[in-house]
Amino acid sequence: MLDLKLLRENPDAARAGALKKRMPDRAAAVDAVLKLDAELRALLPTLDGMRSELKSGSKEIGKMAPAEREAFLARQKERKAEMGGLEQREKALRAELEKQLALIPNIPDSEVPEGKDDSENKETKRWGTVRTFGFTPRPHYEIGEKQGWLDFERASKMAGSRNYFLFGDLALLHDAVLRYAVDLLVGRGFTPVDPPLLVRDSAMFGTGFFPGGEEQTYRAERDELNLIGTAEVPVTSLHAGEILPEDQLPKKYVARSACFRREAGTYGKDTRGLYRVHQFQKVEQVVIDIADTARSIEHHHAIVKNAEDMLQAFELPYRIVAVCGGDLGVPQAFKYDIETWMPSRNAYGETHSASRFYDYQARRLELRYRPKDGSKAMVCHTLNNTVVASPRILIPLVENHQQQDGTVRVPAVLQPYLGGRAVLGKPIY
RNA sequence: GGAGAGGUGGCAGAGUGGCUGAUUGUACCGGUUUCGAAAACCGGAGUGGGGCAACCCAUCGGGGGUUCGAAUCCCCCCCUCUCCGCCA
Repeated sequence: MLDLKLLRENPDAARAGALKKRMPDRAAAVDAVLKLDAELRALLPTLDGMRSELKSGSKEIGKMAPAEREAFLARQKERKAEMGGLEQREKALRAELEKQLALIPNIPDSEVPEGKDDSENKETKRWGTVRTFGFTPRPHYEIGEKQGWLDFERASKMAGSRNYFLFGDLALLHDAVLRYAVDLLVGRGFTPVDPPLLVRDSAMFGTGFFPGGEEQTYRAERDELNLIGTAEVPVTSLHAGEILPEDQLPKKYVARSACFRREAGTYGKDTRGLYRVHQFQKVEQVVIDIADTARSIEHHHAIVKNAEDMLQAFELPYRIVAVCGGDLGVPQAFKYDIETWMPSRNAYGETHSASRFYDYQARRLELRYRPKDGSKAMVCHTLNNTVVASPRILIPLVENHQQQDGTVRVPAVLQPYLGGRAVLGKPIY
């Protein structure tokens, strides 16, 4: 949510920001807010004055003589009747204002590239050399099914499409990758978290997924809870409604969780293999800190580096893109995606997403801190990034490290998590 | 699922119809004292909104109601805790 004061001062920035994000209907919410705000502010002095009169009148009533008292009571009733309609109007204005304000997207940073969709994201970095195979490399689903590591057919029979079973060495690798990711971040001072997977609407709203993301979310209707699509939701909401002492900041969390996504509207897209699935495991980093743009940017680079270090340790070629306006979500001010080389796609595929929000999420969550000097509570800044999402990361791991005989080489850092093994699977080709 | 207790300012904890927007403690900020600190003492200070300001309005889990007047009374909802039941 944007700061209403800043919005009043500079509505053009909010409008232009929404348009840069290719959200014209949400840009319209800016004008709706300004109109509602103006009406509310015109109404308030009158209404407050009436309330003041009524209130002070009530205080004097005890001292009055019975005779004048009766007349005064009648006058008070009149005042209250006059006020009734205005109070209804005030309530309606406030409700609508809040609703419209919540629709206005965060303003993208000026460095966010212009563009309509992911095809216009701007590459900012490339690491590693794409491997030249001395044989015809196979896609992960082919190796996986032949090794007995994957079963999509039976999974979809009981759970529908975009579901999977992992077995054997691939199941072990899946877990190894997740544990490595947690350990890496814990080693860098992050607090490990195991969060709730079912959350209330308030957490979905506070992190900016609602309104708008309902179609992508599995909902437990009977209990009015939502399955999270990312641990960002419960972890960023962890301190919602709190005022944290500044000396407790920054808060850095690394959460491992299952994630659930309906993937509505993606029918026919990425249907083969482990790329786009309804349920996966993710290790996510979340940072909460003071309201300081420079520090947010520093954190942003640091959490990107954490992910890069992991990919480098996995010996996987990747590139980083600055996500363009049209591909940016409602709450983000700036986002880097990290894309890892996937031979079966003959392309880089998104494996990480690192966002900074400044105070947009925190304001919706009422997540604040008390500055060291004891002054007024300030709204925090929040950020997050993937450390690793699996099984998607298994695609580049299996495909880039496959050997001619169908076995898979294990990067050195993962071997301790696999009982010291350097190779997974049996020769099958 | 059944029964009970409770939700008040950063935290703890008073307050059952009218100078209570809220006693007090603690944490916090400023000062006195000190070589410095602690302690002690004095002062400040909840949150949001409006106004140049004096000041005004809202806010005691949320919503509705009674009343001239509600943190206090009534109704609905939400949440937390305790006991019982069921259970990974």
